[in-house]
Amino acid sequence: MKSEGREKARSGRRKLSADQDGAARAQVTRANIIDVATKEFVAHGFDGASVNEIAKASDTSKRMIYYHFACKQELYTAVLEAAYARVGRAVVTSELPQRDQSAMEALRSYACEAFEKFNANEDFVRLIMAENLARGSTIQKSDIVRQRSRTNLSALEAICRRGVEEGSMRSDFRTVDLYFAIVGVAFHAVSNRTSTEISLGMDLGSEAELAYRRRLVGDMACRYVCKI
Amino acid sequence: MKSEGREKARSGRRKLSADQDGAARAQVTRANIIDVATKEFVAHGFDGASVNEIAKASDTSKRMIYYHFACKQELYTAVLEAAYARVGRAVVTSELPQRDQSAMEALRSYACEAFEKFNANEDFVRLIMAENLARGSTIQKSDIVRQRSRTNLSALEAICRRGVEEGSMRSDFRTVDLYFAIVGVAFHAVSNRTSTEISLGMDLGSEAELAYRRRLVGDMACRYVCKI
DNA sequence: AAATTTATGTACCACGTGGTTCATTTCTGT
DNA sequence: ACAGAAATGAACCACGTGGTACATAAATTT
Repeated sequence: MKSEGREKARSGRRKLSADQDGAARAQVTRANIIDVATKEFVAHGFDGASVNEIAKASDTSKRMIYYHFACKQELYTAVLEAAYARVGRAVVTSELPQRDQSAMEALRSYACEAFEKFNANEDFVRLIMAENLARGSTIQKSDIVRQRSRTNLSALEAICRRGVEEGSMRSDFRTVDLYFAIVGVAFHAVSNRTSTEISLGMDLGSEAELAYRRRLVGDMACRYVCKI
Repeated sequence: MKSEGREKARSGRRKLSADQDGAARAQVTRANIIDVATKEFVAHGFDGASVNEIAKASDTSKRMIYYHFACKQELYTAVLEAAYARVGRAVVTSELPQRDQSAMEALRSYACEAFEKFNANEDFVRLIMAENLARGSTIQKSDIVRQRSRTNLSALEAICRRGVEEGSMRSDFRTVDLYFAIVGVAFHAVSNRTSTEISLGMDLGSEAELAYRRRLVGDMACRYVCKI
């Protein structure tokens, strides 16, 4: 009754696959831990998340978690930075303004891709929510985070400058407000999906509804900057 | 060293004030517990929140918490419903469309008040965030919650119908999308204030910035529905 | 005045928590 | 072949957790 199934004698380093060297294997383990931890932190918050549970859900042990990360907080920071890295990678293509489209078209692309980015990275969105609940106690210390938004804002600024030059956009608004509007609607659509579904009694996960909200973000942005 | 300050002999019912009867005093205690618990749940999430801490921070004891609420979950539900009740009360005036203003003006009011409502009830916003992180596990069961959003949406629908009749608004959009845009921007401005401040390095708490964002929500809404 | 209900304090419980100790196994450089 | 390093398991620890048992003081009802 005690040792059922997996025999406990499997001690020492596990042989995942012989062809990768130590460092690579360590990276895999780390990544796996971070992956599982992301889910746990997102579901229960920093305080609520249990290292024991993370250990159980991953295919390592608590011992290995503390082998790779000094403490719970460090693991959480790693989770957050990994999430930022993922999203950073996902958006890189959209940042260069394409010269073959009008500023207004570029703005629409920008807005839609912002929505797409959040929608495709729900974990990231949920981590940001958790950070806001915790008053950004972790995000504050990690400067990997800091630069990202500034870059996105600059890209938007470039688009708007071009739009004004082209004569298609008005100039009496702050770019940062447009940024707030785009990010606000796009983020909220993902972050508050559950509560919205419950209180409005509608399903927002369908492809049709997704398309509606993607269009909404683009339309809203374009209408906000267009003349008259 | 053991019994410093407040003597332990103060047992039995506490004499808060002699002139209120039992029921009223009980309500005060309940309200106090809910108040303190709101802060704790909002700061640490459901799992992370500690009943011990709530007891310490309130001027009752853990014993009294479990006297008034069967379990942690029930306390949390009470916290959530209290928050909804507060916000519900706060918005009641704005819901009746005022006939002396144009539909467009009414829409602007609606949007601004949505922002105001969220801004003035940050705890409520933060609870909603927590609920979304928890996939609405509590909100789902409490139907006090359910009706509120529908009412708000109906009010918006009335405004839009009037705007179309007046000829000031286009009709080729879904009211619910406009609703998403307004609530999205307004909610996000409050819920993600911390992360936005950190990543953009600006202070969003000032009266000036507040005014900017209030205007933004109104402008955005009006521009979204205006013709051409 | 007695009985009952309401309200409260103290001490406690089993369990889960983040984190550690110690021993051991496998891999790697020489 | 062998020493040192990297990796892993098992058991453990002090403490905090949600929740309870028991006793009892005050207010209320009879």
